[in-house]
Amino acid sequence: MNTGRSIALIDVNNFYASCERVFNPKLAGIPLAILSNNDGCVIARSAELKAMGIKMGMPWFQLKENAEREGIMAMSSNYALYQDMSNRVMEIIGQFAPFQEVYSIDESFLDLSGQRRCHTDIALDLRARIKQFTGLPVCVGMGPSKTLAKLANHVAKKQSQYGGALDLHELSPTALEDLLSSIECRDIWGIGSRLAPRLQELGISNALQLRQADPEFIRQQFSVVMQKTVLELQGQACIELEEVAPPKQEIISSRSFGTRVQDLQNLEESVSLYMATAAEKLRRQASYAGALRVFIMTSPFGDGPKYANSKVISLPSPTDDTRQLIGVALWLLGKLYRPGFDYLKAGVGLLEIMPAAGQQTDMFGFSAGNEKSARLMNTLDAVNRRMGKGKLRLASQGYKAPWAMKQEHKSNSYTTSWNEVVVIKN
DNA sequence: TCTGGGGTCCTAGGACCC
DNA sequence: TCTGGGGTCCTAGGACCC
Repeated sequence: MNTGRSIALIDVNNFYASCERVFNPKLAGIPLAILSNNDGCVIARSAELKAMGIKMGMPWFQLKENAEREGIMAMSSNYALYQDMSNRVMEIIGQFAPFQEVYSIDESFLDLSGQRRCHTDIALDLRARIKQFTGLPVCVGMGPSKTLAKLANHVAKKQSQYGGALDLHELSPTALEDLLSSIECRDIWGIGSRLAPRLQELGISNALQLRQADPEFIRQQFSVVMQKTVLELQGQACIELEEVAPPKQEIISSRSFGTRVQDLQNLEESVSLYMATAAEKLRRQASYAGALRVFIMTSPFGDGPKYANSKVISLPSPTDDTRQLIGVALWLLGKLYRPGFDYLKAGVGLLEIMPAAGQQTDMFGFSAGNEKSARLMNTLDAVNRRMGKGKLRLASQGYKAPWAMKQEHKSNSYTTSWNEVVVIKN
């Protein structure tokens, strides 16, 4: 047994909701919603809330009215807490096998190929250890490809008889076919709400039917992406594990405003702040950007006048200097701005990202200015790491930020801030 | 009154060149 | 009147993911 490729997908159940519960036992057993920035809509749900039929992305204001009567609680999202809990979980998972891909904040692939112990036993150990050290519940799915591991994980989460861990290798061929025929296409990794109906038109409505489809035909009808999905369902691993996260090709920073913004000055402040955030991320991965994008938009909802626009511009030479990036972004914003609209959101993106080492600058770029800039940016980042995000900033970022987002139900940063750490008293 | 944010990959079609 | 064919590069848009 245990020959050939075996990939596990470990996924924390209801991750954000589970994190909140670890630190606040009063939240146990009740329908709990985690809200997006600005407390806009529901981005994570406890099992109880899912059972009530509340959908992902539902606007909170629609839910709020009856929340109290139905016993629904809501929390603003607390990314510092979730990221820290995620780091702990990922570290434990990495102890179980040498090849791990951290796929998202709450999911990790792990290569179990060649491990002699029964893989289901390994998975059950993993669950127990994560529960013991972090308090978080996880499920594990295993199969010969990433797509099948995802699918097994989905089943392990829905069907309690597997005890939170399912290895597709252990199913008989007929049992596997039964299982696959019970999975709708929409629930397969890589198939979303647009493609599922198109598959349906071709008479393909479940995972078994898609697995039996001709990969070449699927490629013609759709694309190489879905062709890979078919092959992966057949047990052929086409999507490799990526141990080291590749550097980002694009870095985006954007936010909806807490209140609508009309004037250019407030837009300038917000764009400056988002660009400062993006530039810091850029430097953290030791890269330069060759181009940038700025966008602004009004709300797409309601009857008010609508305007949305974005512009990209190439930089004269690649840079990671916040001052330069903000300067260009504000110039671009000036081109985009139209008075007379209630703006909802602005954002920036850094594009054409390349490694900082060995970059050519423009013909004037090799002067002492570059080194000075690097020193200044290092200092800026160091101060902000030590004293807190945004303590040191450019004047264009403003001070009052009347447009800043709302977060009315935020939990403490229990694990990352000494002021908010949990103290147990007798 | 109130509707998230941050990513990736693929394809079609236009511009342009010879 | 007749109005090729092939290649490359870029961009916008569509689709997906969490």
